[in-house]
Amino acid sequence: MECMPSNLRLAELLFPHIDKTPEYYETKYPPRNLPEGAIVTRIAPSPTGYIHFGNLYGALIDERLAHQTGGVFYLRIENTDQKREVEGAVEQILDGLNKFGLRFDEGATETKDRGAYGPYRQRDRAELYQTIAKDMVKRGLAYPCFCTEEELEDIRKAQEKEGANFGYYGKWAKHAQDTPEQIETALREGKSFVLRLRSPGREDGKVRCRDLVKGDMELPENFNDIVLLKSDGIPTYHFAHVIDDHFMRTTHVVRGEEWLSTFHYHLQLFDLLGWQRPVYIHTPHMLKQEGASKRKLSKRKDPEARLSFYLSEGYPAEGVVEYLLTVLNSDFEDWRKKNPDLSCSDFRFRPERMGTAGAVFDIDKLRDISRTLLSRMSAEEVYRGTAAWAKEYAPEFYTLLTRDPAYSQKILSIGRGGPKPRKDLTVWSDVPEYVDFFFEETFDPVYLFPDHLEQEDIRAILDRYVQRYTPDDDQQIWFSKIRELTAELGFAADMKAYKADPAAYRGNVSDVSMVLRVAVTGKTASPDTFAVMQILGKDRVLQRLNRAKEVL
RNA sequence: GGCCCGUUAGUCAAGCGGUCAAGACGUUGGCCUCUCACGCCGAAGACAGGAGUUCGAUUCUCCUACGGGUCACCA
Repeated sequence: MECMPSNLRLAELLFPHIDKTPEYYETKYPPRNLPEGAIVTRIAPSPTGYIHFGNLYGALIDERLAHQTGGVFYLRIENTDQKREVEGAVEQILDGLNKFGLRFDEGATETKDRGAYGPYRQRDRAELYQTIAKDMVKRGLAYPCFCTEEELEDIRKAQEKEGANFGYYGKWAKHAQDTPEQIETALREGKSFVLRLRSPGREDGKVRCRDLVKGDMELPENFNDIVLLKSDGIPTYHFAHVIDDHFMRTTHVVRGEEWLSTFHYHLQLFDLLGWQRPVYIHTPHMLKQEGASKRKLSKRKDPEARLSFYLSEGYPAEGVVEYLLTVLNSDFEDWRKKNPDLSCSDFRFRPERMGTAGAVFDIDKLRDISRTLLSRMSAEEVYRGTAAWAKEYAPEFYTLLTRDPAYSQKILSIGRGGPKPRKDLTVWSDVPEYVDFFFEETFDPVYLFPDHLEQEDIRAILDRYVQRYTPDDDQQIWFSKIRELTAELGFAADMKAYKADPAAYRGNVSDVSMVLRVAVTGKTASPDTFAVMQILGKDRVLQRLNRAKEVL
């Protein structure tokens, strides 16, 4: 059957416009000149809408593998399905991945492609696919199929009735044995066709295959004459994947485990074309807990499946990346504990340590990671991160925050920098509420004084404090004044004494501090009152103390 | 339904024939403390079920159950 004259004729009939050969492309896209062990990976999203959490998950693995081995990480746009293509999706993909710190060495960009193995948009590669297709026809490995949708539906029904495997194969493959004359006639009649693989597989055949994460497995051999080129001459995913990853010289294919069920198509194609199989990594899905059951994180139903969710909620991008890393490699957390100051790009990612089961998305864990990350940042970093978030998602607050950057950074520096930093903030969007009392515009006090205190006592505390307040006290003096005041009022200055016999006192030093805190911040919970007063400055402290007295 | 993948606490997970079955998040008790946020010390909480192999199974094999994925001219 191989290269029989009739096949050659058929190839010309089907692809008269194709004059290149596979060899031409082998030369055009030579093996990459990279150091031993360098890994070439790609992320290959289809431009069907906003970018998905799963894209980032896979992209992170790709990026780490490539960059930690001195390899190449590139972006390929899988736009073979024009019906589903969404305007501006490529820009969104680029923007999204960029925000999460993933940088490409080559591939599609907003404007033109970059790199020697392009074009990187599949629709621009039609000639390449058709060249391979033509060659396969010549070799008797592919044939045109003129079945209509209805005919295929009939086949399926008949198979269902017979209990046969679904698909286009064996006796069901109506057009597999068409003669050149029949084909010529059909073409002349203007019938549209798809190009199908003439699969050499047997229905009871088995094929061994390997996945770097799941290990070795035995899959049924493919016996299906799958569609290679759709009627518009554009390949299906299966055909495009094999051709692109061969000619772009991808060494490792990272993709979701939904591809496991068509894995045997791809292996068969690689073998038939005589090309070396890449290493495969099929990643488990990120799941979502819904009631008692779990399901795949859904783009449609789950807001957290969208990358934009994290950005708008104010999660720092590195936090999301770190969360993903903890899910991907369980030893990441240990590493992070030992190396709190290193960038997570210094972590050596090991695919063999990846879990094989799908993980339920755990927002509490993400929050914890984000909180710790924020607590370790400098005031300036927090300021920058918050400003960047606010600029896009909270413009009013942005104006307030950036009016006096030095002042804002002073606020954000409270309790920061020591060995046990405060952890008040989990996400950037916590900042507005956290700092609101520092700005007159948003200072909205609720005077909830300790309710076991008498009005007169509260008044006395405020009066006496106003008298002795001096803005340049250090923390020691500041607190000793509070103790003095406590004693003067007959309150317990010593908390132990108070706890031993609460009835003996009208209040204690904690109450006095609370009165001042509430007066100054308008809240019952706040960072260190001393630090707050320092930042507010003399005038505003006095003003607030007096204002509090007025409402008594 | 066929085929494939999976199954250790509420969640993420170590474990790779002999462990009192790590650790983290969450929950919770306490300590520290001027509130809060930290931090520290504790607690509760798991090998889906059944056969087999073995002196011994969380670990190996098989079956069952459950969960997930996929059966397109979508990726």
